[in-house]
Amino acid sequence: MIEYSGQPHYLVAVDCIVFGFDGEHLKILLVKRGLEPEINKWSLMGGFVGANESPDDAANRVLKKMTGLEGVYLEQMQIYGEPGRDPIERTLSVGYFALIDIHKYEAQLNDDYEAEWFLINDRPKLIFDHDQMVADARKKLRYKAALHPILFEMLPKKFTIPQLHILFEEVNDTKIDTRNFSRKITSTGLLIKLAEKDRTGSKKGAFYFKLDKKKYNANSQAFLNLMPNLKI
Amino acid sequence: MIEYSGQPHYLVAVDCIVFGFDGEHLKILLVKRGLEPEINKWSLMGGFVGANESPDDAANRVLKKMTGLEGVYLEQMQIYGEPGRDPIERTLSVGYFALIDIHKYEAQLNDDYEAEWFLINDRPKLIFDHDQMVADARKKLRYKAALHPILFEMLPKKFTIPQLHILFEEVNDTKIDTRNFSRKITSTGLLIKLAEKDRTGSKKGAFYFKLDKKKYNANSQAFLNLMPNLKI
DNA sequence: ATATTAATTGTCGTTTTGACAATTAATATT
DNA sequence: AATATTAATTGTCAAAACGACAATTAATAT
Repeated sequence: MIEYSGQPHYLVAVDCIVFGFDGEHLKILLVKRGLEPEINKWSLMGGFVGANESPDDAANRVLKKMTGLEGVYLEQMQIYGEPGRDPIERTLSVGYFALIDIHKYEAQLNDDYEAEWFLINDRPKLIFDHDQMVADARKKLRYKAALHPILFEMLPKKFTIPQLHILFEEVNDTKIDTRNFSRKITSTGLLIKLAEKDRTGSKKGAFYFKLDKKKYNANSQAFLNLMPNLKI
Repeated sequence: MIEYSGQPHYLVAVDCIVFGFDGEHLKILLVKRGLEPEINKWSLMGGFVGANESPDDAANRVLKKMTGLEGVYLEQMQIYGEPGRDPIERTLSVGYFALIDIHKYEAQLNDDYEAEWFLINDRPKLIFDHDQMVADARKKLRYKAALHPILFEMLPKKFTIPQLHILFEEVNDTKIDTRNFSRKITSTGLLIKLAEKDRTGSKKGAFYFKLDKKKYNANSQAFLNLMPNLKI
């Protein structure tokens, strides 16, 4: 029997930075850790990669288990593998970021876990290197969202341009001219205007739009320029 | 003693897709595998992640060991972790792509390993999922090179615009108008024109340029638009 | 009826893009 | 020595994209 004798073996985990948007602010979903060490401290949603699953499978499983949601937007970020990052035992973790519609989450919430949404800018200190992961995820979200239409993933099926506008401002932590934004986002050809209006936010009301799934899937690779005066 | 009892442990490896440019074509550096299984088959440069190193450390170590080169451009791509990808034992591999100056390599070559450059489009079949890794690396190289000035990493310190032009065409597998390319690349402000000319390629000769390291490092995050009519 | 407010559409000069032409600096040929 | 040749470089220009800012519109509140 051939084997890679003498090579060390490690635990492999996944950790998910789950982003959501409540209409005003960017938030992340954290959980109270259920095992030692650092039990009851806040951490990212994570778990070990099982024997018969890939890291991607594991991330989806963890998300399903802890939020009840399936088929969420999930993107591999990078691996975190410094030898001492977990004090108990060498563990490498694959970082993912997820974008979910916060309202879907409320509906599907799995109460077995103590999970809570925090404002991205007002969150508790996290265990291990999870704060670094969050920082990296934010950066990558910004980068990706400037080029690809992924922020829709955090909005409900029907959404308005002003909602999208606030979300873009939150993610990029900057002001964007509403007039130019509106034109730019519609000129992508990815939005379908609905007859209905959202009247909760203003007197005039804002038209609802939905995503043109066909074009969205076809163009998910294309480069757009969604951020004005972009300097990252 | 706390421990994560009962969780499976795996081998963790790194694999590097090493890109080079010979002045005409994009190439990758492959090695004859030195251990079973699939011994003597062509594969990517790789190795297991040691007990006291991070995956990034391991990738740098492997590159140093097999090419003699240090400080090469190295970028983490993604993790490959399908349960059955290594037939002997569950092994997860972190894929990296590296950009090196092929001439530096010739000078520093480590002859202990059977390594050989292959045309990217005319290479032997590789072991395991390494062909998939190469395909992914190519895609990511294209993506990144369209937005960031990284292809310089494959050229010598002094290079000409025509050299760079051919390299861009190779990477993107397309024709680019020389006139527009020349202006676009110089307008980035990243190049410093030297007095010397390269006379080997033409009668008129082409001016050598070098990278403005200061601006290069400062702008490595900025978005450029280096590819015309970009549809990825 | 009128004021108010946010959403939406307009305007316009500037910059970027990319298709294509002309010029230039060398060597090779007559 | 004049001329042809070739690849590098600079020029031209119309179309598109960008972004600063103004005006209009569709509703509700007074």
